[in-house]
Amino acid sequence: MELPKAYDPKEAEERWYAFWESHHYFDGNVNAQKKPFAIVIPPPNVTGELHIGHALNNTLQDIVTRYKRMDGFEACWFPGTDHASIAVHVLIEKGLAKRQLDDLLHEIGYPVPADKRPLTRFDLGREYFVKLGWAWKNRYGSKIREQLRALGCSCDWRRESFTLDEPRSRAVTEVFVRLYEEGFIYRGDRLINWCPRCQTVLSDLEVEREESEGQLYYIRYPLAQGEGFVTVATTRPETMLGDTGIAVHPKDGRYQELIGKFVILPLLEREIPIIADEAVDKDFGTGAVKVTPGHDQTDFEIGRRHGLKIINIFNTDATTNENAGPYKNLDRFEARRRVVEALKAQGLLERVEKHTHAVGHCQRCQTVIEPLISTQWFVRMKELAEPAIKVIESGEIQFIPERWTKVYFDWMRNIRDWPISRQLWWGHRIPAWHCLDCKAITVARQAPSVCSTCHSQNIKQDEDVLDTWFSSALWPFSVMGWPAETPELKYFYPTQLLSTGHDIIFFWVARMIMMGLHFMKKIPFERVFFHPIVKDEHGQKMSKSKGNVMDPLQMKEKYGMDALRLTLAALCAQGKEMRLSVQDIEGYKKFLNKLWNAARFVLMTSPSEGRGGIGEGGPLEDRWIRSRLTRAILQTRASLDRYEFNQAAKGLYDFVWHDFCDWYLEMAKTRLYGSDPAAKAQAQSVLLSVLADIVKLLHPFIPFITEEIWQRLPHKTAESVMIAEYPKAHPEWIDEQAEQTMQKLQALITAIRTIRSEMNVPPQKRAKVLIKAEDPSVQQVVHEYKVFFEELAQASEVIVGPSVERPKSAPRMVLEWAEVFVPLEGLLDLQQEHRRLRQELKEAQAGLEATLRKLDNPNFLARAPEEVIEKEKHKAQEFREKVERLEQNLQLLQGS
RNA sequence: GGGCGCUUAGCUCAGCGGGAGAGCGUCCGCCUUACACGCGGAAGGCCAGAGGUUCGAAUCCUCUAGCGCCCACCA
Repeated sequence: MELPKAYDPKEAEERWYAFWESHHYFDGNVNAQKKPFAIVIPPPNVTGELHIGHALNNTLQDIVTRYKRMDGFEACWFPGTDHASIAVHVLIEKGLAKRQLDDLLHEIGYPVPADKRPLTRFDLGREYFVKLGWAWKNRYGSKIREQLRALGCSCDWRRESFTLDEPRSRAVTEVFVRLYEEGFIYRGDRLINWCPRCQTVLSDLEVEREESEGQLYYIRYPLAQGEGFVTVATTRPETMLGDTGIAVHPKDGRYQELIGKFVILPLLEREIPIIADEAVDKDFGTGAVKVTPGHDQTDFEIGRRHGLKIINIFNTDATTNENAGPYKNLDRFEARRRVVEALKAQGLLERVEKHTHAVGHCQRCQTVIEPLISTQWFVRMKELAEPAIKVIESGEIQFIPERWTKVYFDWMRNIRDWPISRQLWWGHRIPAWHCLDCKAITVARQAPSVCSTCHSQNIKQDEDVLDTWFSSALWPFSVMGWPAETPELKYFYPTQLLSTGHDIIFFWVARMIMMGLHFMKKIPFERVFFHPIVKDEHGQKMSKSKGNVMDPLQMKEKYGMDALRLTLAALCAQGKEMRLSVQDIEGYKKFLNKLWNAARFVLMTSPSEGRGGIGEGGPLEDRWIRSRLTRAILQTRASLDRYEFNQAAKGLYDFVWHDFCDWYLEMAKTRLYGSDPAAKAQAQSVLLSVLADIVKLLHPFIPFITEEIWQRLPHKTAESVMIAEYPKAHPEWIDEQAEQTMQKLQALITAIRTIRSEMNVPPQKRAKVLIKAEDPSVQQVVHEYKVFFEELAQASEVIVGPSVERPKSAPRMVLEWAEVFVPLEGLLDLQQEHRRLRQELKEAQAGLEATLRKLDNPNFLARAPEEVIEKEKHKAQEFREKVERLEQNLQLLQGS
């Protein structure tokens, strides 16, 4: 059977994916006969499009899944998507504002206004807004699924989940109710991060701090009694309107007498106390700080310690409220200007300094966060975190690379309560009902008809939805049907691997571990692999605004998905980032072409009924390739087991290209084109066998092209390479002797090629070769494999022996154990030859000296392991011989 | 303010206790009947700097410098 001259990825990829799926190869079933291997996908956002980071992470998961499936495990990869509460909510709001969603609005039956004025969610109301969310999801949510399929992901699509679908919502409700009943969930007033644009609370993790240049204002607060004032420094002068105290450090000598006294708050003329608190830094600013418990985390705590009043001066849109007195109804930044102006006018603004500080921004819309007091739902985390810390400490869950455990521990050991309510509409609505009569709260799995406390029917469901990460935290068991006790849960939980980016170690990984341990009483996964972050070739983060994003589907279009997958795997070292450029992909595309052509060659020269069979013994090249193949299998498996994808991919790359193609194929040609039918058959059979193993070894990395080749193999052992057995190493095939002999052969042939190349001998032109070697085994190599000297080095004749006469003026290569001469007609550039030999002599001498220095060192002899000493001795001998040979050759050259 | 990571050939990076590696790029030859997405050959490096541990360090430890990331309630 022959292969077409070129491989066409576009056509083949689609065809084989459909083939696999229709044959149910992706399905993972409860199967007591096999060990399970499960991966739960980090669910991409429905809003999203597959970016290069997805391509990387899902390629890695697919590689592992395919490897394990071929290796005899019942592999199951659970796919799904995330409803991405706030992200989608914000996107829809923006779409409404820009009136880009009119067609969806029509679709859901919303009376779309004829004019083009911006719409808000309040125009729609909650019901239409949620409908719109689903319409959006139905239109765009399938896109990412199609993209994962284009990647080649072997997910069990029957098991696809969505974090907001009915079964997952049931899990969310169940968890909420249980945590509430167990006392982990509570409702309370806290100072929280408020996004004035999104109009919702955010967790600390959703606030991104950005260094920016601001100003530090020094403001004078006159003393209530007597002369003078206290000067405080602040970056937010407008919040003074909410000040209820001034704080100094208890040990600050400058302010001792003022502690317990009062100042007059400028502008509002309120009398507020001076208190002492450890939280104050004596060395910052003036050492005195204004205290605004309503709008600053530190101040909130200081205020609580000292019983200070809390005054909230902002509305939820960050405009000032009536507490701001004459400054009410102003945007916070406008309020700042006015306050500063007024202070200046009253001579209370001492000075203004430049000051860089970190300002919190909303992760989704970049708006500056406003700390506000608000009533929210929280999860008490400390107790949940403790067991989750233990399972990492004990190694029950392993992080790879291990260093991420430190990051995890630091966060977990200082964990704070998790605000889980969000004032949004797209998400899981909190299963709590407020009684409008008695104010009691009923938390229940289903909507109650009456208040559980006073039995009033006047109840209303809580307006808030849950943080999107709440449902993600349950993902490893919710995708398996929890809270029902399904066979899948029993069989596939805990999963074996979680592959993700380190950027969501707190958001997601930590919370899954806590929830898994709490509700399943078992870890959710055995290992977590943190893949590197993909950057562009300059180390810049890929982002749309920078215009340096790489679209995986565009790469597929251009190079084929296998090329992208192989590139991602080959570059995936266990560092923090990976730099990727199209040149890399082009390079690995070439490897695919190489593989294709090697397969084409093998199939072209094999009979269509070829059986394969790697056999035993046989000529050197057969024993050698078997040995090399064995090493490749061992290395690939070991690397994959350690998630060293780069090592696995590069090992195979080298084996295929440099062992199989460069040497074995070339050497096999002698037999393939020769006249001995038995030898020919033997070569064909080994070629087919090695090719089959190569295809299997590579399949997890490059599934499409390997299937395309597999299907043409006359001796394929399975109807798809996907379900063929992953090659197992036969350690007895390691043949040190064959490898050593081969190394000598390669060195001699390379030496001849080097001479010929440097002398500009035309490739077709055959030339005589002289080899001087005393070692009988070297002589034997030359005698026995003369044919390869002819075929691979264009030798017309090879003469070898201990007393081969050195030609006076022939170009030469000096090896440790042989000298190679190619006598040529015409003139040899003696000076150049001289220079080259001198250079080599210098290097050999340096090597010899370094080795002897070790061997002369009694400490070395006393302490180094036996084998190392042996090796050094051997090295010394080789260097010595080489030096000797070089010296002789130089002498001869001088004489001529 | 804490913590983490990186610094190896022109570029991008592997290697992480025993003779400096790859890909790309560069240079020189070749359309040799699998492949010019190719074949053969070559040049190119005090492995950031300084100490230390060791018989032996690019590799382990300490410090320094530069770059990058993460966390944190100095207003």
